[in-house]
Amino acid sequence: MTSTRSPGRPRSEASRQAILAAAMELAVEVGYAGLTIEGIAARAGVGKQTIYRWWPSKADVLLEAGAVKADMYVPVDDLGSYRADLRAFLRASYVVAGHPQFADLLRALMAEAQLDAEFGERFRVSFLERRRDALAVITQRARERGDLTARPDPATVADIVFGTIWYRILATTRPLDEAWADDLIGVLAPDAEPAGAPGGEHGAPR
Amino acid sequence: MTSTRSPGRPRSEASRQAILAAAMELAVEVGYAGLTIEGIAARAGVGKQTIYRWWPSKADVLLEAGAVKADMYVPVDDLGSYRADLRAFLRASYVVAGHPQFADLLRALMAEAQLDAEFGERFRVSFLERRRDALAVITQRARERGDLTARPDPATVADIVFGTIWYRILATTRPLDEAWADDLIGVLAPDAEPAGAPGGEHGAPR
Amino acid sequence: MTSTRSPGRPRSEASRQAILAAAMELAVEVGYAGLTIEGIAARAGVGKQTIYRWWPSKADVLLEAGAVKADMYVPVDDLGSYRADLRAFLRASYVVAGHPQFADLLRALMAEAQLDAEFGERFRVSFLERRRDALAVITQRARERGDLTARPDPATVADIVFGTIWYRILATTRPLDEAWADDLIGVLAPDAEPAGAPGGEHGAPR
Amino acid sequence: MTSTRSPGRPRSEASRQAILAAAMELAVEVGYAGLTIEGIAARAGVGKQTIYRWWPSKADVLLEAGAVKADMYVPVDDLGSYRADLRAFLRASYVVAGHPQFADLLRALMAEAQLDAEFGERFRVSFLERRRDALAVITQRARERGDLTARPDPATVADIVFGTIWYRILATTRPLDEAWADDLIGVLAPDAEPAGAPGGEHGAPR
DNA sequence: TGCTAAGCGAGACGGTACGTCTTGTCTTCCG
DNA sequence: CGGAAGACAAGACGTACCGTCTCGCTTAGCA
Repeated sequence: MTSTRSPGRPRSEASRQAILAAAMELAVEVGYAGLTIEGIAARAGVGKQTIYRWWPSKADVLLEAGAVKADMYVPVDDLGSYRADLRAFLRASYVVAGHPQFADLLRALMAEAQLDAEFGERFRVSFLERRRDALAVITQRARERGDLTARPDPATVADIVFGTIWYRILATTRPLDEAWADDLIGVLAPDAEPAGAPGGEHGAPR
Repeated sequence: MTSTRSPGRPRSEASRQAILAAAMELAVEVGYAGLTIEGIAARAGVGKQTIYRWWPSKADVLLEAGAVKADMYVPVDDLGSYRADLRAFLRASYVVAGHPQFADLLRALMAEAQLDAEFGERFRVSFLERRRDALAVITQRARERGDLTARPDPATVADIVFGTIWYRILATTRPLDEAWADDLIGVLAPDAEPAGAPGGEHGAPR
Repeated sequence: MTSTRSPGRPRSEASRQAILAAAMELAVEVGYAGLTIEGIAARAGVGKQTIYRWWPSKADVLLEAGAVKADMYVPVDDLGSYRADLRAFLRASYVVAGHPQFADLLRALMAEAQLDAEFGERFRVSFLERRRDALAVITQRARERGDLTARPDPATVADIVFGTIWYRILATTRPLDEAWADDLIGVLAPDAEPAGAPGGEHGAPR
Repeated sequence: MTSTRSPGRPRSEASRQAILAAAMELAVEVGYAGLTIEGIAARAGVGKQTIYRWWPSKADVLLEAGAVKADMYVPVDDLGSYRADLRAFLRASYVVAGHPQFADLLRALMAEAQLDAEFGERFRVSFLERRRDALAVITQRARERGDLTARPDPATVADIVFGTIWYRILATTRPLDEAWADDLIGVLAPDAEPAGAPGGEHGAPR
């Protein structure tokens, strides 16, 4: 059987890499607002048409450029308890969001998602929902384990977790840190001790 | 006593109103991304310079145009309990956010705040932090009343409340509704009764 | 031998022609002062940048648009005598300057040359000095033939000829005509004969 | 007899002077093209309306500002011969035109006269024709004295004299000087003596 | 002394055009 | 055919001035 390759000159992997790299570099150097397709093409040593041929917008270029990293930081290993799993997830999240360059990229993509509905849909499907799926593994496991009761439902947990993360990134300048994770865990997975001692357990070993 | 008016022709209130109205109309008609200063000026029957003279960007025009409404929906009346106050606050929030036009405006302003750092600062100070202040009235009252213990601290409560609201607006298409408010209240102000009765006092289990 | 063409899309001759034609039309319709780059672009069905890419100013567009004609009317054929050559040259000049549209173009270009020094230099080199060169052919021939003596020197003759032409165009509304040419020839090349040759008699042939 | 003063506050002479002075200063500093009514008003510490109330254009302001000097340099004293009178007139002209600031002013006004027909008319009447009148005194005297014959007629003489002066100012960078005056006198008032004595009476061969 | 009138500095107004920038398409040649 | 180059039409950007207007304030002559 012969090759199934389509006819014509194949897509240049070198150009693709050059475009993604140039986009990331320029995003850091001039910011998302200052990023232009022409600038990326010039930096990558590539014709503008080569970018337009393969990506619908500069946001999609960045989405692809940053995607590898996004997938890296989603730990869903079973650490034995809902609290432990959640802590690991939150810690991973704030480590990632702690890199200013990555946080800026996320802010720009979320912004673009508001302004360009079609990109918004792609961003949702290829990034936001993947993150929710990862958290769902943890909440599902907790549910099966009995650590998590019917209310709040897992979707609400996800809204709270991701909502809080995104809000800190988009609306404040306060970093995400350990204390924040403790507080959130206290709210989402209060420990069994009597009411009146909330927040207490975070001194406990984990 | 002599007049303290500054010399020169006074600012035209009619032009100001026409600009704000035109901006809101066009934002609805063509969307924030399609909104231009030129378009606003044309619709308002006003010179471009009259807009540039008073507002730094189209986002600032919309921020001022929408500001009246933003201040309207911040109920902080004392309803007797933290849960009741919080419920009123959340309900007011989702009623406001339930107007698609207003939600779209918020999405656009938050997006612009990411892309234009200077506008971001103005948006934070004149909108986001005012909203936090309103909630702080409630949490402070609850703290004094004893309804709210040390953890989570009020700032975390605000992060969770506003984070969840904004996340639903920015990242999902699910509406904010009563059920969402119940869930959030269950998490932030769990009632003393045994688990299994979340959503508590208004007695409308779903 | 390989092509020396530069890469990329070649300049559009159609756009160039459309721009030159639109510029001339509009110059006639609205006058030079009312001529704008935006107007030319709109009339030519062309982007503004296409004009800015190739011409430094609207005056340069007109200079190029009118250049063909400028070169046409420079007769330097040898008619046998200085007087005859000069008469032919002056007649050609006043025929050209007699077209109001062309005279208006010259007035505008000379005006612009005063206001924009860089254009002034281009105008001098590409128009004014070419005209002087044409007259120099005639004076040089007269000098060799012995019709023209040392004084006035050819540069002064040129100053007088062109000065008078330009002054009539710029500073008066009186047309250039045959009588004017006669007078000027009488001054520059007084003939030796008496009768109706005022200024002539005292001029011993030189 | 009653006063003929009109009612209301009289025109401020101080403002008038400040405007004329500011216009001249700025014309020198930024050039005619860079001169604006707003700039003049700001420099003079005057409202824009005060300028628009009294002058139709910035060119008219400059015309008035420079007018005093223009009238100064028109010598028409009788020096005994056409040649002597003419030489004095030409010398006065090139002395004036030799001041770069004044020459630049003339260039700008002549340019503006081409672009703005109404100013052109005012410039002609209040400046150009006054100069012609001054020369006419000299040619008329020469005619009466018998120094000047029927041809060329005085109007042609004026065209040649002023044409040459303006052409040197507008179209060349060569200064007007003694040699130029000699040449022009040689052409307009050739002396009776044999060739070899060009430039005549002042006996300064070069 | 108060009234009427016009000029004053100031500066906002509705506009026009500027020259630049970016977009997304197109047209060429090369590999 | 894909890619690099770069010209193209379109049109928004923010700026600079235009010439007009609207203020409150002089500064006069007239009543």
